[in-house]
Amino acid sequence: MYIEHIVKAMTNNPLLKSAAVEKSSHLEYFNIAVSVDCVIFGYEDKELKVLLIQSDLEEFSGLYSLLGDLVKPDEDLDAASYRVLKDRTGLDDVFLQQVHTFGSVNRHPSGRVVSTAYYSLVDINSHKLNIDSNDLHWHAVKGIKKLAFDHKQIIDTCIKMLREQIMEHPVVHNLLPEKFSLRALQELYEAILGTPLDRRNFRKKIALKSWLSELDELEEDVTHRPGKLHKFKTKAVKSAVSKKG
Amino acid sequence: MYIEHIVKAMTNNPLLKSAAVEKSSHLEYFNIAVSVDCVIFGYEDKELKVLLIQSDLEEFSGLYSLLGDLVKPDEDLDAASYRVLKDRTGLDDVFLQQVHTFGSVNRHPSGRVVSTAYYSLVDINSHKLNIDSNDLHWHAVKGIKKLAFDHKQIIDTCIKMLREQIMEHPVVHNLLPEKFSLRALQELYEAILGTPLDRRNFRKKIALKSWLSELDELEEDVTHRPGKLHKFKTKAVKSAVSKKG
DNA sequence: TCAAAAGTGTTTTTCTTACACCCATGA
DNA sequence: TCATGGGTGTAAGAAAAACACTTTTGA
Repeated sequence: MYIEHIVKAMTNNPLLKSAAVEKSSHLEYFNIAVSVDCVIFGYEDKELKVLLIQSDLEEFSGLYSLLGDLVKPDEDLDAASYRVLKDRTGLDDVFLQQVHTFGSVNRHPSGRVVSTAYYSLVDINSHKLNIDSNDLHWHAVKGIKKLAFDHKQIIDTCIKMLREQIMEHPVVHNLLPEKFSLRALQELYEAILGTPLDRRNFRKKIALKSWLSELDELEEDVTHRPGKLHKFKTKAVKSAVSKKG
Repeated sequence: MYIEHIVKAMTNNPLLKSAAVEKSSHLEYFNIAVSVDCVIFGYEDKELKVLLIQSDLEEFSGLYSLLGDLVKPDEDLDAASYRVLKDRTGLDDVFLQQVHTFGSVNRHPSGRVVSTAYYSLVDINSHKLNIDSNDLHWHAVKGIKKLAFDHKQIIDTCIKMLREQIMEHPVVHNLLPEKFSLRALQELYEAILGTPLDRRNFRKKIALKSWLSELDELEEDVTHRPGKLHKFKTKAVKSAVSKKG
């Protein structure tokens, strides 16, 4: 169920309208809906992408929006973001990072919705990935200009936080296959940061983090000298998921 | 009006109860209240302090809590935090930083409340400061052990963010009188960071920021060699307030 | 003249950046 | 043998940390 549907239904609901007219001083405090929006990043063709859905609000016809939903009364805020991710992608072993809460009165045309933004990083080519709708598409972040609601601003805020976090914590581990070359990792970092990196300095910096273990395997199907494959240490990844340690 | 009062009133409201029992699938999404909690920091006696209020919820009798309130339906989230600050302290020229949104189902004993935490820094000795209630008191952060709700965790989260921000932006300007010595500034930083700093390195670092202008005045009423007084440049402070630039 | 803090520079270490050559592989 | 990226080390510069002595003031 899309957030737009629900909110539209709510604001069209005569029961609710009359309650609003009543302006019961207690009830009116419940006239704010709480939602989560998930900025689900992926990585493909050396580009950072984000999973968007065609908006079905009239006001935003032709525009895309983030994946979100209203938070259920008996559901933790964080749990709501996991649910959205799970329902939309089938993935459930992914970390979500709360970024910011957007609460302007007029950010949603159909009613008052305060929304907490989370970002997540998933493997576009994971066999577990199971996108639930034809309306869902991966969009290159660089090409995104206008989105429904304030979702462009939400993405920008999330990218900013993502950029701050990738050098501190191995959060990107889901964006690559299990085994990858250092070049692939560097290209990923360059895509996220939007800037080229020096190869030797990058390798030094990554080596210092001790996030990776080097395998006794080489790249295959490359037309040049194959690089050694690496993988993220389970330990490093677990601490990234739980507390970015 | 305290948030506790409102929520208590709401959960005791028979109108609301029946609505909840009805479980109208639309209405139930409004059963989440949205609030803000303000972590208002001050500085006195070389200690970082925070403004707390005695909780009047039975469940938390004897405990203190943060200043917060429900967000009004026609009020921006940020505006709600400014309103709480203004109503409680009389101050309105202060910057507030959103930190995190806390949304566990059971964080509030009387009902579902999702709360966005903000921190702010105010001058305890400002003549504008006008604390509106005898239940409000400044508490040394170091001595705080247990608070109502999850407010201890909220404070800890805000302190962490504050510590990250003070070296990047001149956010602390409200914690000192207009004119102050570099020693006073350093003691403030030490109180916030909880660690001693090297005097020469601290001065070098602050000088590089170009936040301060040196005045042709000296400290008075000190029993030792008086230091030069400084003040924050209006420019630096304004950019800190608006976008921490 | 003493106590207390002001004021000030240099050295060391650490981190960051810039930079170039030979190597292994497949086409 | 060529094109492509793999793999590696060092020197210079910038930032951070450690560290001590002289000066000014009031008591």
